[in-house]
Amino acid sequence: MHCGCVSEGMPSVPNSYWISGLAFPDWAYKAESSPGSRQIQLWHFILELLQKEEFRHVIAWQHGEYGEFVIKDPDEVARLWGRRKCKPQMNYDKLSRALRYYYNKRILHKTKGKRFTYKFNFSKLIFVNYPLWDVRSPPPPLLMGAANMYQPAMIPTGMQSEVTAQ
DNA sequence: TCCGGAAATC
DNA sequence: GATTTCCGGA
Repeated sequence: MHCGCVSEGMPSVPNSYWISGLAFPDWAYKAESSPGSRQIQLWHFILELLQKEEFRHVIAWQHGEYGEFVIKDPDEVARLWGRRKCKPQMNYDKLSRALRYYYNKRILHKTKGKRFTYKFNFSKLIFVNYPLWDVRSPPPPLLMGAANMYQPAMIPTGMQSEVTAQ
């Protein structure tokens, strides 16, 4: 007996997701079939839950700061994460430790004062997966919270297959 | 609840 | 390298 957590793949991935009016390019969390073939990373997973309404009672975006989210049900998030990684003993204490390691990596930041509230540092996240972006060029619209200004032209829609234009 | 060191694990 | 596990401390 293992833990029936092998499957649960997400093959069909659109070019971008819209969350609360904000666009999420797929390259921001491409976990599957990546050149390095690594395992799913926690922040990828968090983003996954965040993009599905079915988990709104477990984890959801917060109004106000762009990228800020609240874990409404820590135990459930830990269970889901544990299932994905085949770690039945996972709990929020351990998961949050992993989250804390993101502080130095500048992927995540804690919103002090607010319980179970963290904030993504998308400027970092995007550069991590999209190093081609020039730091000196105008700030990506999706980082500013002005989703309506989202420019599809800036995102290579066929980037999943890596070998495309560019 | 949250933090971060240390060691272990994959 | 990215967690997972354990834990003393604030």
